[in-house]
Amino acid sequence: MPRELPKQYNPQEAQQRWLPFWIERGYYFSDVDPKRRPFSIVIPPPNVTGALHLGHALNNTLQDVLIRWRRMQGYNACWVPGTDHAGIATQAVVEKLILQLEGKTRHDLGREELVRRIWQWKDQYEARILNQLRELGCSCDWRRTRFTLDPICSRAVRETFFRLFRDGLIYRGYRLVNWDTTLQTAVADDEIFHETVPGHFWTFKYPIVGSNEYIRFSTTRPETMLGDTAVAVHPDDPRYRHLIGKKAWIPLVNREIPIIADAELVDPTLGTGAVKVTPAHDFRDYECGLRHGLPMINILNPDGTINENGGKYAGLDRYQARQRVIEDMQQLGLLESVEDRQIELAHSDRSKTPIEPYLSEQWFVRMASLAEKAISAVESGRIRFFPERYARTYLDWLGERRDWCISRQLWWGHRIPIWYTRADESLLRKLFGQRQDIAWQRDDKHEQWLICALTDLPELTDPDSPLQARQDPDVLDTWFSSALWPHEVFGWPEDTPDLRYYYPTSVLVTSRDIITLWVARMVMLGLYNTGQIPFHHVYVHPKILDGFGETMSKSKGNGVDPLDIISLYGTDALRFGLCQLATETQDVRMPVANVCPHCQTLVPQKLEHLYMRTRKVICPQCKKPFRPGGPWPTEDPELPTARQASERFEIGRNFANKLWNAARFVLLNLDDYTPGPVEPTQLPIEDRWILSRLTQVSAEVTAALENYKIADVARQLYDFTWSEFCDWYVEMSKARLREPETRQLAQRVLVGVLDAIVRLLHPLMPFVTESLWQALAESAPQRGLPRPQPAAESVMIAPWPQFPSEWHQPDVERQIARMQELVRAIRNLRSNFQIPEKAEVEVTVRTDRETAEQLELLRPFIVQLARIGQLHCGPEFAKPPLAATSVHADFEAYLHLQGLVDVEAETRRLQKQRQEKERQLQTVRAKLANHQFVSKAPPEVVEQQRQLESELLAQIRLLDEHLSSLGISSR
RNA sequence: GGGCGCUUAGCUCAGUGGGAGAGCACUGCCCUUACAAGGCAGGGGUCGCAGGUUCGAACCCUGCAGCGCCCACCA
Repeated sequence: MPRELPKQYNPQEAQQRWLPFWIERGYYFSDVDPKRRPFSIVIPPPNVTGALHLGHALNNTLQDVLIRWRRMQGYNACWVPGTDHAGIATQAVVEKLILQLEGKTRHDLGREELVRRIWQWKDQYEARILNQLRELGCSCDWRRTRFTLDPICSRAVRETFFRLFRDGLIYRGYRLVNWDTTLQTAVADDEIFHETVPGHFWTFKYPIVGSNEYIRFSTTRPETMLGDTAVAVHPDDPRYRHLIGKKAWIPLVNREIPIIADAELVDPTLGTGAVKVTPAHDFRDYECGLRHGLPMINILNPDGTINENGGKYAGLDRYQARQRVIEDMQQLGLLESVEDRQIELAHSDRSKTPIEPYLSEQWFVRMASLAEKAISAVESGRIRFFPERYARTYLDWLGERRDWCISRQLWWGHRIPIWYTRADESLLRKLFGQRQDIAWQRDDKHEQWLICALTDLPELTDPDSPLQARQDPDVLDTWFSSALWPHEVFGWPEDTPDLRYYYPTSVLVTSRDIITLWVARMVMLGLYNTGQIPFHHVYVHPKILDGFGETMSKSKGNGVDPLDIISLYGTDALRFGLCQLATETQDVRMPVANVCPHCQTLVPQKLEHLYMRTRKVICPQCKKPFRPGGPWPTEDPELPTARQASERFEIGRNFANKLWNAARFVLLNLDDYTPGPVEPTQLPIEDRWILSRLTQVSAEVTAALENYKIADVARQLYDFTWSEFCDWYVEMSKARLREPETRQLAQRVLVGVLDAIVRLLHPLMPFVTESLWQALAESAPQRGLPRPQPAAESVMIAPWPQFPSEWHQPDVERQIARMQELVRAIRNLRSNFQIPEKAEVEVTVRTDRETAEQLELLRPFIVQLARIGQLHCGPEFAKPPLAATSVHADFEAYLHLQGLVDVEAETRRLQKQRQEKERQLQTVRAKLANHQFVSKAPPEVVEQQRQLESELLAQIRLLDEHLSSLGISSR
């Protein structure tokens, strides 16, 4: 005896039950199997900086939808999970926490200890992240979990670096970098943001050597005068032309510098028309310095203090030095003016402190040839972007071919495998001979050799080695290792069966902000290392913003923990809600609320709750305090932290419950179910209708998945399940289930359609669908359309639905649509005349013979759905004397009122109908009166309008008749 | 400054050349044995602004305004 389902779907129970079930059965696993086609995805590895937020939940839900769908289609689906060490980000988070809790800096701890502490952090958050993914239902092959600092990844990084070095694609050079003086590291262009801050704009002058003239210039950073090596003017500027080639004198450091002409740097209409040039501390000045061969004087120490090149200012912090420079210039009478000005200042994303352009020695990857190949991979169509427009972002960025600075002055990451030695080359030859795993380059500037080795050879690391080599202290940019992700996780550089089978991967799922940082680099290094593209498709999904339109991030504190949503609404609700958001537009706003931990009231999140500015919120309902939800680094024993909620996920929760109850209804009616074939051509119209719709919806859903239109998938399945299957088909089946002669067929089709819906929804809502699949297995182990089959042991491995296209029957759909129109019309009349739900009414439908015959087939349903006692239908019927009327294109419906006519109400109703028809008629007539329209629009459009016009005219005439008869009878 | 997008009902968003849509919120009636996380019915929008193309524009083009993101950057 099948058990009866509870009235409400309990998501937590389903989650607890099916997660271990799926994992134990090994459904998540994928192994090389040449007989099956692979479908592979590598996860964009989340940073171990903290827990996942809704943005990650979206990204991973979409991947799981694709994986589960393809798995059901019979592909050997493999999803490789993992996490990213996220160099700067993670080190910064941990350093900040240590500073907060212990008051220590990384220098107090030392390299080894800091790295140890970050590993601890990593272990904690990696576990938390992987758990979040598991709870989300992500069907990753957990055996394959990787971390970007794993030995397997380290080896790939090492190999890649070595090959690039050997091929001359890696070089060491002086470059102006964005220097973070707090973290004391170079940060990438992508890791800085600009913020407007109040500042000043000073105008100074330098004396011209051998003349009593001065040259005036302005700056927002006076301390950089210490590093000036020229003053530039525009070549055509008459004010300064005579000074070009002369020298100016910087009194502060007692240096003479040339006055040069540079049309690129100088805009004569701005400021004084003369520009001081500090090549070592300004990006545009640097370019100018290169053009003119100017000396580049670095005046800063790594910590932002002035170095020995700053003369008497050496040792001062740069802001103190600025003050002293201003004072000194003023005393010399060389300060002309100061004005207040808002300044756009570059800040480090990580430390939030101002960036200093800083000349330092860094490692670079030459982009030219790598970029070339990566561009052609997309231009040739070997890699496709969805939506297509994002290919532009990718191509534009690669087109710049800016060399990639890969060294970072950090301790957390892949150490650069370079050793420096001053030994003779003869020694190198003697030690390493013709070895293939070691390469070296001469660095004349520092009179040393740069050695790159595949492994940490004792000749390099041993303190007693004659080489006396010392390893570069820096680590590699995080993106260097993530760029290898799609091939390194499958075992590259070894030629493994996994690599040959799963690589290139099928699709990369990501958001648009890392198309350049990550996607482009994966393509470049994937092609370089393997000769193959890393993925065929790139699916770019939107970003989730908070209720104020800002991107979610840990530092803002506006990220929402998906587990909060899961605990409130269930995983399927979360996943379904996220899928609905995955449209092709860019951003989705997600207003959130804090759930009061005391009384569960939803308190909308306000701006001041972000950035952890507000520690305490008083609940407006119960007046008790709590801490708003967010990524707080530590517990607060005094204030409970609120969980976060968003109404957006109610849809998914309600939908899961609706589906649950539809299944509950079906199961309640299966006690005497027997499986048997269903022959569509011999089915009654209501079955042909639902199968037609099912066929159409299945095909559209599959097409939407193929094109990564996941929101369409969600919408189609929601509408079909709720508005067609539940609202109409299930209702219609009630009468049929009561009659013994129709019951058996009704059961078979009901179960068959439900079975298909459950399968179609499984990729989006894995838990509720598995629950229902298992419940169906008890009552109807054999089911399906058109011929029943033993059901798979889990919906996860059930075949993806597909039905013969002949099942789609537009004519049948039109007939059902007309029935629905009639039922709605009668319900509307009932509602208007406040006829009690249970009261049966008498209805007359006047229509032509053919329509009447078609409606006749549906009589039981019309009667049932509109609660009709007596239904008269045909061309021979006239309007009954006392009736409410509804006029339609194919029929008129009359509701008998038996003396209960509220004349006023009926008049109002009819007038409203007439008004609406009249309005439509006006637009139609306006079109037809325009002979441009009649002559130029396609004939079928014109004909359609003509027909509409005559229909509307007829309807209005009828309404007028009814109105006038009411007028008479009311007297 | 350049690029890519967005602006549609109170809120969050679909639609994308020929009759304005969904969910939530709102109104009325209903605890009708699948479902009150529900059912039935209903109200609500000159589709950011201004031009243009077209027989016809929410949809295509141009400009403007506001917003978001990416890139570059005002010495």
